[in-house]
Formats: sequence, structure tokens, C-alpha cells
Amino acid sequence: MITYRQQQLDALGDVTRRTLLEKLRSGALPVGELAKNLPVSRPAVSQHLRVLKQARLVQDEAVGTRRYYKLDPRGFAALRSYLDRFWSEALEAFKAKVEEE
Amino acid sequence: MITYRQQQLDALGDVTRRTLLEKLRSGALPVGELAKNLPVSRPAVSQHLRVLKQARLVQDEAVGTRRYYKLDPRGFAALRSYLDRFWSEALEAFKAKVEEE
DNA sequence: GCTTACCGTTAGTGATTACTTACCGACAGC
DNA sequence: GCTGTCGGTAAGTAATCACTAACGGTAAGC
Repeated sequence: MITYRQQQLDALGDVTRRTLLEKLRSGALPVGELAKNLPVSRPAVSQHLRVLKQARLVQDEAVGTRRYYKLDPRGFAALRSYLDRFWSEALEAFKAKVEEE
Repeated sequence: MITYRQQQLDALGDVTRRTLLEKLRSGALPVGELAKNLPVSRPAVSQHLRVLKQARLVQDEAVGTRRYYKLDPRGFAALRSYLDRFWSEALEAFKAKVEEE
């Protein structure tokens, strides 16, 4: 099973992309709506959406001439479980360290 | 309460910094140990550690001439709770959308 | 058919960011 | 005291990355 974790964390490392994800929290939105009130041009938004899509953080669906984007549950689930595992392993290592002494 | 989320996610957006965090999962390590087997120089590691520290993702402690770095529980807890909240809000919005129809 | 709205892609540019090299201070061992 | 180890900082460079402008393609409205 391949993960997209590296791409996902890279994708989250940009403030504009994070803003896009925040906007999508309340549901699917077309590109034009996403680009509204952003300090960057619409093509820039398209490029960011491509990165987010490749990282499995968003999904898109064409409806007429519009293209709706929404959060991708698979990507977020993978990210959450990784973070959980990462942290619980760190805690176990810490406990083992304490008991060692 | 101020959070360091923006800095944290920016900090996670670099492969070398993520590698450093992975190494720290098993416990505290001095800089020289962290720099070992990495494709970048030791000063580069120091600079990355500074970024991680400012983002509250690591803590450091001087012991003699060495400086040990370890994961910062506060930063990771904040990050986890944010991701959890983010995702649960997204799920609620999705449910509301479904019931709407 | 024509026109308009919506959006992806490409090419080139600008800004950000990670990197190395050189340097310096602090502590340990002698 | 001197020497070696450890590691942070600064300056300059290289590479990455985000951005805009220009273009083209598709669907909807007329």
C-alpha cells in the first residue's frame, strides 16, 4: 500500500493551499468561488488545486462548465492515522525511557 | 491563546525536517547524531532544528557541550487536536448537506 | 451558428527557501 | 593553560516554488 504522506505534508506546507482547504471544510465549491477573496489569481488557484488533488487531499467533479472541489476523505483519514501512530510510538518510546532509569 | 499552526504546517512541509522528526520518535538525540546519514551538512540541520523549535515541534536541552533535541508534546497535541476538529467539522458539514436533500 | 462563462495548462519570471562555507563561542579532557 | 569536540550564526549562492499573463478547450445560453 502506497501512501501519499510526503506529498500531503508538502501540500500542507503552503498557506494558500491551507486556505483553500479551510474553505472546503463547509462543503464542495467551484474554482471561481474558491478563488474569490484570495490574494492570488485564478490560475494560481488551479495549480494549487492540482497539487492538493495529487496528494489525495481533494477530489473534483465536473458539473457543466464548473468544476467542484471537495475534501478527500481517504487522504485525510490516512494523514490522521499516521499522526496518531507517530505520536503514540513517540509516547511509548518515552515511557520505555523512563522505566529504563 | 495563540497557536503555532501556520508555522507548524510550514515546518512540516520540508522533507529534511520530517526526517529529523522521524529520528526523534525514538527519543532525544544530539545534533551530531541527527545530522548523521543525512544528505545535508550539520549547519543545515541546525537551521532546520531552529525552525522546528520556533514551531514548537521540538524542545532542546544543553548537556555539557551537546544539545539534545526531542519532540515537543505541546506542539504535537495542538496539531492533532486541530486536525481532529478540522475533520469532524468537515464531516458535520457533509452530513448536513445530505440531510438537506 | 455566435457569445459568454468557467477553468486547465504552459512559459517565463520573481520571490522564497534550503544549502554550503567560514567563522565563533562554550565546554571537556588533558 | 592548550586542544579537540560540539554546535549555533551569518553571508552568499543555488534551487525550489509560487505567481502572472497568455492561450485554448468545453459547456451553457441565446
